[in-house]
Amino acid sequence: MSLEVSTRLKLVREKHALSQRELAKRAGVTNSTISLIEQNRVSPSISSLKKVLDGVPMSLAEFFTFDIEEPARPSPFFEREQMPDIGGEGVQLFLVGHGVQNRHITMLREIYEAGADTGAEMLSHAGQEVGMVVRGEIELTVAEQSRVLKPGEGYYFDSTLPHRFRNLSQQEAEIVSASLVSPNAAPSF
Amino acid sequence: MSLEVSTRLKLVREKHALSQRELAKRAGVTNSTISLIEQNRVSPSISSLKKVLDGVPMSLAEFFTFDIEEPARPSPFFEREQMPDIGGEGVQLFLVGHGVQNRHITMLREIYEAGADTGAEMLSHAGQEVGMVVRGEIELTVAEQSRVLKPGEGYYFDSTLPHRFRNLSQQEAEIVSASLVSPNAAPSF
DNA sequence: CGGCGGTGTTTAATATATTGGACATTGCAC
DNA sequence: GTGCAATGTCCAATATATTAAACACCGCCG
Repeated sequence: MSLEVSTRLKLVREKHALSQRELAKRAGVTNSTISLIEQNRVSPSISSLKKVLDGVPMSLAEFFTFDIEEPARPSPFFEREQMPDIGGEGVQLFLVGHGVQNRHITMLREIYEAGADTGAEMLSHAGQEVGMVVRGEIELTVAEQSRVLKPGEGYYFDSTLPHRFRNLSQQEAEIVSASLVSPNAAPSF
Repeated sequence: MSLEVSTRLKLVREKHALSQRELAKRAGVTNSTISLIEQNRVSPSISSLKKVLDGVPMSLAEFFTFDIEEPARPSPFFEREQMPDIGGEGVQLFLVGHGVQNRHITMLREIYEAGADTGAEMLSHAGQEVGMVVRGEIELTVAEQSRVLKPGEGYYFDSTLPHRFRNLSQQEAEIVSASLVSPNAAPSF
């Protein structure tokens, strides 16, 4: 074990932007438990550690296996000029995330009212997520990275990373986005 | 987790041919602890599970990661005709384990008196092990597989599997064998 | 047959993890 | 500033894991 359980848990929890109490609630344990574990003052039982990780969610195998140093995750942001136009018929489309490894996602379209967002809670689900701002401005937060995207700018990230969209402006904002329903499906191109 | 902690521990322990008490002694815990864990009547603490696995030895990551069904481990035994003669100068050598994946070991020579063996305890160490019987007969046990090898027959297995050599006959036996000092070294051929 | 050394299991006592609730601190709204 | 809702920490009570020692069983040898 190259890393303490305490350190690992804290890393996992913080990467998913959860407080001790929040994670505790999801996991069905008390915040004390998580606090003590992260201070390395107890050695949790497998059952309770499993409960905690279920709240993330993450398997025990992942927990003990995951690498300490994040592999310098490539920026999820793409500049305008990086987006080749592959437009379709009725709707104009852009291929975003050009060059991303193992990509197999295509886009949809969304419109945000002024001030709207995807909820206080960070989203996190299977698959990958891609998109681009068409009109207005959208603040996108992915894990610890955050940026206000203007028209023509886009994003590409793994949907399991906690993320949130917020329209902080006074104007309506429009983005094209997509998440893959079956992450295991073969790329269609 | 595709498998219970209890089941995994029992599999690991039995694969290494250890009794509950034997493993307990190596791990510095009591046999009761291991018994209760294997009956799934307790959920061990990380610390104690780690202690137990240190007695194998095996890391927590391995423990939670290792695959349930053994991948039909190829037979460690090789018939005489499978051994091409690549003889050297003073000593005659044979290349054993021809066709084994990721092999990078060469041989040494050993002689066993009548009734001699490598000790009551099963051996287990890093690297790979290869050999062939030159004269006499040698009983080789590798994990749960056991066979008496006669002159011209050989073996090839991972040294981390528990193993033992025994000369059950009344005659001296001679084998050529080798274990790799640095398992990570590049193959020299 | 009886005894010996091995196996895995069980139980009461002890050590440890976990809880429930309090605490101190911080940041934000009013 | 006060109030409020977060945050992480700490502590006594409780639940659970771990121990130490016994138990029953088995195969073997005298």
